[in-house]
Formats: sequence, C-alpha cells, structure tokens
Amino acid sequence: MEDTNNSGGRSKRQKIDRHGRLAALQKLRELKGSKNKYEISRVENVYEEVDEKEYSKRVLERQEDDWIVDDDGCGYVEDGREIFDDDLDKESIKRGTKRKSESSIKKSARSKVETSIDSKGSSNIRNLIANMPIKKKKETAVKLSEDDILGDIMQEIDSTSNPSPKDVSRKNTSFSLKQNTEEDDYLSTFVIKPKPISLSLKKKLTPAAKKIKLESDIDKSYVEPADVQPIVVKKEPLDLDTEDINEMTQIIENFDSNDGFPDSSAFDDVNEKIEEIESQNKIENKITIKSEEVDTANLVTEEQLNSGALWDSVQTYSENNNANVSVNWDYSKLPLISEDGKQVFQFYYWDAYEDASKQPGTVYLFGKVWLDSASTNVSCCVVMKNIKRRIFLLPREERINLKTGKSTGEKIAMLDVYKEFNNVIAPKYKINEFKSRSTDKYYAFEYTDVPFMCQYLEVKYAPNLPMLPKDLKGETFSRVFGTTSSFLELLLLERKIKGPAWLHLSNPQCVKVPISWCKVEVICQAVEDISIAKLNSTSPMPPPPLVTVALSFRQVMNEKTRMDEIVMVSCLIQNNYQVDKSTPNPAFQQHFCVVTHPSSHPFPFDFKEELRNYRGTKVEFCDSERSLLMYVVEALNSIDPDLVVGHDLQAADLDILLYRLSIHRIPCWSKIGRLKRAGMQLIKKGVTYALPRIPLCGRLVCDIKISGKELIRARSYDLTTLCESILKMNEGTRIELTPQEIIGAYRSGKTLLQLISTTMQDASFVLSLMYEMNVIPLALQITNIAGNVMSKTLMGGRSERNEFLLLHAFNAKDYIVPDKVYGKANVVQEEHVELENTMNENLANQKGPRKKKPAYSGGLVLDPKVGFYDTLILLMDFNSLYPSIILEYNICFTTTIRVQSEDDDILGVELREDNTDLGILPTELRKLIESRRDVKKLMKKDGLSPDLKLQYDIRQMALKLTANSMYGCLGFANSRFYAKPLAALVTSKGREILLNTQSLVEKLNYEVIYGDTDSIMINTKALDYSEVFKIGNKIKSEVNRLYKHVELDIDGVFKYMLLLKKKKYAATIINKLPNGDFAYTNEIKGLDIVRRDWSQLTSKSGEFILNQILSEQDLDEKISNICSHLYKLKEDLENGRVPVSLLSIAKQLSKAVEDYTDKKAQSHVLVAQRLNSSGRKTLKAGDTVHY
DNA sequence: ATGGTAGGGGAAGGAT
DNA sequence: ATCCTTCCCCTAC
Repeated sequence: MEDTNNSGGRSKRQKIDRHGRLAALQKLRELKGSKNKYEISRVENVYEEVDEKEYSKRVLERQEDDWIVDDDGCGYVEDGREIFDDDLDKESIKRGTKRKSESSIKKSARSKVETSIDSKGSSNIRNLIANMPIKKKKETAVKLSEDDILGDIMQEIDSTSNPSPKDVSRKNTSFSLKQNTEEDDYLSTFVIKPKPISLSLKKKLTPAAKKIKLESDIDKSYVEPADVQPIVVKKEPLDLDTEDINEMTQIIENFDSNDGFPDSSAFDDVNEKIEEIESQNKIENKITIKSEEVDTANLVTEEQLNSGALWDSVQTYSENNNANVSVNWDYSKLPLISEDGKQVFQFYYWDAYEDASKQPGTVYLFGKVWLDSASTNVSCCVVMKNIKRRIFLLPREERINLKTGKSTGEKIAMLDVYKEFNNVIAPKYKINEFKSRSTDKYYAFEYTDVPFMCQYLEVKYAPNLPMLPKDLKGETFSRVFGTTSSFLELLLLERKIKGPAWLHLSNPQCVKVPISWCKVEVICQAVEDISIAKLNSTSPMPPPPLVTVALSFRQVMNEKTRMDEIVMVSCLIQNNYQVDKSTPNPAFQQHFCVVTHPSSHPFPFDFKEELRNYRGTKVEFCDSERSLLMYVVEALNSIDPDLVVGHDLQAADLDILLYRLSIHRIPCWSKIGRLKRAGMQLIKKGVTYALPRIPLCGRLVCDIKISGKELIRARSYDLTTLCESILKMNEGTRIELTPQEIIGAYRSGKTLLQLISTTMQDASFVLSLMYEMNVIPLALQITNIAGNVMSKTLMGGRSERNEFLLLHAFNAKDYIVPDKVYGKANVVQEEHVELENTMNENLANQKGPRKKKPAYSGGLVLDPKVGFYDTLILLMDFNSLYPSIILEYNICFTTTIRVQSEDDDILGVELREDNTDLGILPTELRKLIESRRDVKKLMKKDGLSPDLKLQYDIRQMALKLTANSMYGCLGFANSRFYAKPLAALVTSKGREILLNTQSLVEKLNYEVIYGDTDSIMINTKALDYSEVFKIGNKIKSEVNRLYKHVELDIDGVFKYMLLLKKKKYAATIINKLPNGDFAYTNEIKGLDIVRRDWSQLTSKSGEFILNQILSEQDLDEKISNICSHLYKLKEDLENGRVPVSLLSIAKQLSKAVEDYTDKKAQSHVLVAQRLNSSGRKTLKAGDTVHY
C-alpha cells in the first residue's frame, strides 16, 4: 500500500507538528523509492481515478505562484490508527544532524553496556531500572509537598472569593506575571547538559519594572517593533490600583449611573454622536457599515499578529470609506445563464436548512450567485418547495387478520397492498392524494424478518399531509419505511447532492415577498428542477469566495439581575476568503468595534477625548446594550457574511447574544441569519436557548473551540491555549481578562481603549486560528466526501457525516435505508440499573447519563515483557487495520447474515458464504483508500506549488479521517447505521490477526515483547540497523502473504526501550537519514510525563530521568545524575524554591459542576466550584480546570 | 443524543 | 490496616 523501505517516526501521534513539516515531508518522500510491494488490482475503479485527476486538474488551474506560505497545513490528530505512517517532522531531522558527532562515542558506550550485561546478567540492570525505586521515591516526595502547596492555592483562592475586586485582579495578574520567567529560571537550575540558547527575547519584569506607571507601560506596548523577533512585554493590562478604585467609585458616586454619560455639558458632542447613532439605528436598512480599509502601507501580516504584536501597533485608522457594495437588484429579473439552450439559475450551494415542523416540505438552500450587474457574488436563497413525502410498504406473504394476528392464507399481490392503502390507510390518516408504484428494493439492516430483496409499494404524497406512524401495520403489509425521513435528506439523496457544489435550477420562480434576507431569492417548485451543474471539466469553477466575519464578544455580569450583558463586540471582515487558495493576505480588510457601557458603570469621562487619538479601529458608541445589539444585527445584515467565526460561539457567545436579543426584543433579530422570522419568538419561556445554528441559518458557523477539539490535540481548548499551541505565540501574549477586569476597564478612557484593543486582537486570533488549522477547506472536503450539510460538519460530530455517506451509498444501490430513530438512546441499560433504581431511585436519576459500559470487546493488548531493552527493537504495525479488515473480509450489512448467538440473546453475524460481490461498506472504504493513495501520489510530483500541495494534503487528510471514523460509527449506539455485530466482528478479526501475527513471528524465532491492537514490538536482539530492517521485511512478507488488504509494515526501530506496563513505555527511535546518518528521537507513551493531570514539575523531572536512562552514559553516571537531580528537587521543594505554576495540574470537567454527586471528593471539581462562585470564571462541562 | 474499547492509576469508601 | 470495588480522568490504540 505504501512505501516500506523507510520508517516514519511515530512521534507525530503524540505531538503537534511544527512548521515546515510539509517541506520535511516532501524531502522524505523524494528520497523514498516508490517501491510498492504489490499492487491492488484496480478493478473498474475508473470512476474514482478520473475523479482525482479531475480534482487535481481543477486545483492546478487555479493555483497561483504569487507567494509562498510557510504552512504545514497538517497537525491533525486522529485517534484511530492511521492509514499511512510515513511522516517525519523536521525536528527529528535536525536533531539527527546535531547528534551526528556523538555517533563515534556510541560504539564504546554500547560495548560497555554489553559487557556489563554479559558479566552480570541482564536481569540486574533490568530490575534496577524497571523497578526504579528511585523514581518512586521522587514521586512520593513531590506528592507530599505538592499537597502543601495545593492547600496554599486553595486558601489563596478562598481568600479572594469575597473581598474587593482589587485583590482578585491583583493576585491574578501578579500570579500570571510570574509564570514564565520563574519557571524558566527554575528549570534552568537543573541544567546538566548544555541547553540550547533560547532565541526568543523575553523581557523579564523586575520588581522595579513592575512599579512603572501604567501610562508608560501602555505607551511602550503601542510601539512594538514589528519586524524583529517577537518581543513580549508582560504587562498588567487592567491592574486596579487603590487610587483607581477610589477614582472609579467617585465617578460612580458623582454621576447618575443610569445615564450613559455623566451629565455634563462638556460631553455634549459625545451625546450628540450617540443620538446620531441611535437615530441611524432606528431607520433600518439605511445603515452601511463604515469600516475602514487597512492602509496597505501598514499592512498587518499574520506573523506580526501571531507573534503578539499588539493590535494598536499595526492597525491604522483612516477615513477612507469603503462602503459595502450596495446591490440594487430587480426581483423580476433573475440572473440566468443558458445551458443547452435552456435558461438556468446557477448558484453555489453552501448551506441548507429546513424547519420540518413549521414548514414541512420546504428546504432552504443558501449560497452565492454571480450578479453581472454588480460584478460580484451575492447571497442567494433557493426555496425548495413541495418536497414530497416518500414511504415504502413491505407486503406480507399472506393476509393477516389484524385482530387475531392470524394468517388467512390468502396470498398478497401488490394490488392488494394498494387497495388497503387507498381504501383504509389513506382515509384514516387524511391522505387525500398520493401517487404510488411498485418498486424493487434491497434491505440489509436491523429487522431480520425483512427479505434481502423484494417488491415494495412506494407511496409519495404532499408534505402538508400528515406523517404516518412509523410502526404502521396493515392486513397486507407488515412494515412501513421512510416515514421519518427529513425533507432535506430526501432532497439531498434524490438529487445526489454531496456537500457544497454548483447547482443548476431550471424553471426558477421569482418571489413577490421575500422570506429571506438574501440579496437574491428564487423558488423551486419541483425537486427535479434542481441538479448538480455539469460543468465543463476543462474549466471548472472554484467555489465563490466566502465573506467571513470574525466576532469577539465581551460581556459583564449585572450584579442586580445576575445576567450577562453584552458590552462590546469586535468584528473583522474578510470579504474574499478563497477556500481553495492559501490563507488570505491581508487576513481581513475591514474592522470595527461596537461598544457600550455596563448598565452599572458609565463610560469613562475622558473616553471621547482619548478616542480622538485612537487609531486602533473604528469605534462605534452605543449608549445602551440595546442599541449595541441593534447595531450588531444591522451590521451582520449589511455585511451579509457567509461564514461567522468565533471562539466558543456555540456554547457561550451566541447563546448570550440570542438571549440578550430576546430580552431587548430587538426587531429583525433574524438578520443575524438569512431567514426572515417575523413575529417569531427567539426564545421561549424558560432557559431553553435555541440552538445557535438555527437562528444563524444560511451562514456557516465556525467555532474554533469545536474545530480545535476535532483537529488538534492540546492541553486545553480555551483561546489562550489554542493561540499558544497553534499560532506558536508566547505565553502571555494573549491577554486574558477576568470579569472584574472588564468592568474595571471602564474606569478610564485609556483602559477602555485597551479593552477594545484586546477584544479586537482576540477576534484576529480567532481568524488566524481558523486559517492556520485550515478548518474551512477541510470541512469542505469532508462534506463533499460524506455528502452531508456543511454547517453540520463544522459543528463537529462524526456520526452524522458517516450517516450521510452511507445514506448516499445505500440509496444509490436501491437499498431501503434504516429510519432515523430519535429517542432510542440507552436501550443498553439492563437489569443492573433496575436493581440500583430500587435501592436509591433518586440518586440514579440525579446522576443522569452515566458512562456506559462497553457494548462489545475491542482491540487486544498483548502482555508486555516488562523491562529495559538496549538491543534494537522492531516496531511493526498494520496500516489502518480496521478499514483494511472491513475490506479484507468484505464486512458489510449486505454480506452478513444475522444469527442468534448461544450464550446470550445478542445478535451476532456470520459472513454469508455466497458473498462474492463487494459490499457497500467495503466499496466505500476502497474508494476512500484508493482516492487517498491517488492524492498522495499527486503530492509526490515535482514542482507543485506549496499552495496546491496544501490542498492535496487537506484532501488526503479528509479522506483519512472519513475512512477511520467508519468503524467507530458502526459501534456507536445512537448511529442510524448502528451495527454492533459488525463492529464486534471487525474487532474480533483484529484480535485474531494480531494473535496470528504474534505466533507467526515467534515461529520465526523472534521475541515479541509487546503489542497493542494493531502493532507488535519485536526484540531482534540485533545491534545493526540494516539487519533489523532485513528481519522486518522478512516478517512483513511472511505476514502479508496471508492477506489481500490487511498489510503489516515497519513502523520504526527503537535503540533503547523502557517498557513499564501496558500502554506505558518510552523509547529512543532510531532513524536513518538520507545521508546515511542516524537520527534519534525519544518517544513517550502513556507515562505520567505526557499526562496533563500531572504537574509540569513531575513531567520535567520524569523527562530528565528518562533522558538519562535512554542516554549514552555509564550506568553509574546515569544513576548519579538522577540521584543528584532528585535530591536537588527535594531540597527545593522543602525550601519552597519551586514556582507554584510548575505544580499546576489540569483536569477536564466531564459534566457540569452541579452534576457531580461527590464534589468534595474531587479537587478539580472543588476548584471549579470556587472559581465559578467567585465570579472569576464560568466553567462548564467539558472545560479544563487548571489548579 | 451527536464514532469505538482497553487499560493504568489516583482517590474514596465499604467490607474484611 | 488491607483488600476490593467503583468512579473519574486520561491516554493508547
């Protein structure tokens, strides 16, 4: 399947890739021969091949070599096994060359170790190191002192929960201020081997520096040099001094706080301005967003933004108004193009929406259409009306008397089914008009009484007529299928629309009264009128650019009402985001910030004055939250973004926005989306907020938090952590503000402007994160592969993507698809629960959904032969085992028959003996795998632009993610295609293969020391790298002879290895570089070092010890180094020299704080509780608590 | 409601 | 005290 004569590092599974990975990849690939062990015969796969060729052609034509982006574009994580493992990051190559000089020393060191083994016997060393009494001692020592310090922290938090905000913010900021420098200082005291000199300049604040006046601090931050190495000035952004507090309270006392501004004639023009805006707001549709174009001379580059250069230093404010293109479009004239002599409406479909309960049979397709008159793409809405319901009736063999349930012996013909439906069912359910026909369909799902293939009565009727019950039965038919199908699903399946695409609509109708906010709106009365545009393959059209808006909100808690008020919204606009090209530059063209004051605090008296010199952005005053909201709503309508991006939009910001919109009864709130919802209540009584995606329908919503969780692995997914791990920003570059600090910012004009700047900066970070992770291109690819709706792809959740992939596949092959069931969750609950319920019902109810027990057995983990190894270890694994198994054994709904297993009543499956045709599932997987191989081949071509390579990389990633999630969805209980027996069969085959491989390897007289699910580690007892490779290739060919698709491959060679437990080990990977040198990388799996619920201190010292163990030193030297390290650590801990931040631990809340039954028992829950009640943070389920 | 299971290890709390 | 079970979290596949 893939090249085998080199082995990739495994390290990428563990760590996030660094920049330049693509280049490294390329280098590596160029060096590899394209030696394929065997070729999978390409049976009738012309379709896919053409697909990829077309795809490449399409992207090739569009690429521009105008600039080079240093973007690795990768770094996505996937927990399943990967299809290919040939990536090597630059780091390891670098390290390899660095270590080159050491290679001569190695020989002698190695021989020394060898002799010691020979003389004393290896068990001594093994016991010594594997048992590691020293390490244990260290850990207990740490634990003890840790507890003390933890107690201190707790006390600290406790003491800050009550008193004045001043204390809180001061403690907080000074705490964070310390972090970096102290940590670095402290850690450097352990240096034994020379550390690389850090290039990044960090300004350390001495106590004296801290006393610098606030003003000067700010001034400095405004003049960051932008072209040099990132410099971070640590500052306390909104530190509240005692004087400030006094000042603030004075303001509050002196002025009427209900009024937006202190009542004074000195502020007349401010008030005037406010009124002006108010009146503007009142006249709807007349507002145009007067945001500013960035002066190209002072263009902000990604690097500058990411490196933490402050917003203010790079933004310029000019009066060049670039008002939005105003589109004057005549509704009676549709923009049509001609195709085959017919006039069709051509548009690019991005998003779809339906409201099945209020508008049955209507689906809204949102997208873009080219408007010649305006020479631009504008938003459009295609209203698909009258999508018919479609059901299938399964005829019985013989007529049944429904009362007795007994057969009458009368054979059933299709006409009998029709008659019953027409005479009995239709009148009963008031279906006064329908069409029907007889049709052949296959079935292969959960109901065993349904034949594999038979004739059904297909019935279509109007959507406004009632839905039939899904358990309907009749005298002549035993089942009905398709009653619950959504209209959106029917549309997408029937027209084979797989994700965003150019669509053609014939017979478009004009609207008289638009129901959307889109610039263009048309109606389609018949599903057949819409089809995928057959575009000329020589000149394919790229998707239209996305108008993108990045949002960042600030809200404060109103103490009286205990509700959040929105006080600030910053907004960046990129009106030309071309998804098929590299990251846009500039990142955005326009920006503004809407600001009001909390109802409890007025604007600072000098705000207007300060604002005069502010060049950060266009600032819009609003004297109340209400007018702010109105401004935001109008702004969104005027900008009309296709894509809205933010951080934690889904769970926090949009939730609050919607709630505030409803509280203030903002008219036309639905302008935040693209569908008019006049007279509709945004939020019904109670706290049930609408799903944010629904009011925003028509616009794609990208939540960086959700995307981050799916695409990268990080300690946490708050904005700060994401910035640090993805944008490689220095710690502290993003300024995090507590609610108190946000309120505190209203004490002076300067601090408020600073708040504006940080809010703008947050929005730019969000935008950069989205670009950097390639969220949108990847989501587009995934959506085009799976055929679902893109806005759902962006929301996360792999199940629905898989569902649509299979829906399309089964539908295309004339299968009845399983009905969507909504409330079937937790059928798995069995007698155990009932027993518990009788004991304490209340408790069980409170707990809510407990973590469910595994439903079937999974992968096999071989017992590790624990110890330290210094002979070469061969690591081999199966390429993407589970997808291969599905292909190998042709595992599919269609190729298995369900059997009752003996031991319990759970359904099992057996492969049908007559299975000759490839099933649907394997077919789809083969398409994915082969497409990916084709894309990878294209990537290896010479002379590709980075731009194009990135796109290929994204596509292959999307294919991999999709293939690997297929198995997971089979085992997912709430999946529409839930097939526990199939999933169990896959894993059982996996176990079988692993065991077979193990015994085969042992038969060849090699020692298997460990294996997990799809990998085995073999102690070759050899010392020569190429010899190990020979062994590996031998084993590989032996194993691979047994299978057609399942393929074992060499994954790496370990020089040293410390195998402690199942899933816990560390090793030094050895890699041969192109120039013949060796590169070494340490890899750590499962140990505490890599866990976020262990403090950094334990990680660092554990890492040190490990480095010693895995190093080329004398045994004595190792031990003495370790001992002295630990002794120093112990002393430092006892003398309190260790910075507290090094002892910080992170844990995730698996549920809301209130839902923990035993709060007191768990420290992280306690911390979260205190943080929440002290008002410093609002931690929810899924958030990470640091303490 | 929003892929899976296997497994280590801390911590609490009950049974012995 | 010591063992055992259960829950929780995180990680490896």
